[in-house]
Amino acid sequence: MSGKREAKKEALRQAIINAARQRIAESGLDELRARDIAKDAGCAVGSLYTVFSDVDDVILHVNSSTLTQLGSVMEAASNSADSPQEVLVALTVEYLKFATENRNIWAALFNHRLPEGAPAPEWHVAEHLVLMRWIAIPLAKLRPELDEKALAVQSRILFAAVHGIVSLSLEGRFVAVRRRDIETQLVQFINDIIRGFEKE
Amino acid sequence: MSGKREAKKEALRQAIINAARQRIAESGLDELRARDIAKDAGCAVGSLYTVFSDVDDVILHVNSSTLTQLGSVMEAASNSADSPQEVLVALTVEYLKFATENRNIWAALFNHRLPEGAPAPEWHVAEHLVLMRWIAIPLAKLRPELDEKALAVQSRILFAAVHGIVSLSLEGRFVAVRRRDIETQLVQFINDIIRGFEKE
DNA sequence: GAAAAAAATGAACATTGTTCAAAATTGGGA
DNA sequence: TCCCAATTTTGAACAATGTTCATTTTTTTC
Repeated sequence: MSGKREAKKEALRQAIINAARQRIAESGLDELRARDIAKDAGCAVGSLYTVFSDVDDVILHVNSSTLTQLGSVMEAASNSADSPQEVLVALTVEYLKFATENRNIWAALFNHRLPEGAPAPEWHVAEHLVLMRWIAIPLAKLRPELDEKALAVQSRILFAAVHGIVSLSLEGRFVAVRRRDIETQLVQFINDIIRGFEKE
Repeated sequence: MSGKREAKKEALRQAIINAARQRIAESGLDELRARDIAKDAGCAVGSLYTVFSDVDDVILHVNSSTLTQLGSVMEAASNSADSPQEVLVALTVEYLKFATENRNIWAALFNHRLPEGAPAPEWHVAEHLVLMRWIAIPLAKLRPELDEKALAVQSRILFAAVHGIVSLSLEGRFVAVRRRDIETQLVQFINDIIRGFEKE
């Protein structure tokens, strides 16, 4: 029977992903070490390389699970209101909340860079695009004149703007705005945008 | 005479900063190596550590010079139009242009992270804040009701939003929008925001 | 021009990702 | 149950890289 072997291999994969996620959550991507992951997962360093091609590959899988989580959050936000305006506000607020409450895990999504010349695998890019759909749905109601293509572009632009605010705020680089002010500002910002749409 | 020593030390500092900037411009922050910088600057690796505390310190100084460049660009944009609306659009367009034409150097500004628990030195944070002033000036005309504090916050939020769009677009992560569409989208976006303001 | 001070050097060290020969484990046939 | 071949796991060894520091070279001063 060889299904047992497969199962064990899969268990190791999960143990490694979980160990890596735990480490990232506690100390951030920069402090992640192959040896630490292996120790936490209860295996030798070398074993990591029998189930993943390298540490980047592990991180990719951690990010994949984060995107799944984030997808659930966005789905819930989408169902929390009826009007497209309210949905967009809810999506924004929940995105900020997720980023705040899962800072390191969320940051890993954007701070992780593959080595020069290695594009992200297609399956991972696709996971990103799924998220954009949650924005496109309410946006389509607000701007019925947009075709599929334009809608996709607008969704990305809107996400990028909100993400920029959340990102620079939480990382406290350029932008230092008090945490409790960010939500207020974001909501005001989204409403400004929506009103901008309506006036067109 | 010891001014000669100082001058030589200063020359080495500049040679190292220039070498690092060159390397970053060509291959990005991730490919930067202490040994390469030293070779390009015509000194031994060890010499680098006689004028900078570590490679992070060198990067900080490269970023500092980038901020100066960017400051000039923003000043020019500010003088290119009279109405605050037009100035904000010009600032946005020039920011996109700078990021596009100096991709790696610009990315280093945001991708560089100091090691855990080492806050950016105060002088460097201050350099960032100067840039926000260029946004605050036209914004003050558009929204005269805002006090100094609120104006500073709004400037940061506006910058963060524009930066988010430029950033995710150029880095081609989440957001894949064709390059030549980004400018159009950004201008439309800024105009939406401004109209949002006016409607308040 | 010589001694002292300063600066520059690059070999050596520590840390880390990754590999691979050897050891341990497993599966299945007798 | 026991054995052997196949598989898996292991961790020492390797390579790359940031950083240090004893030694060498250069500069300053008298």
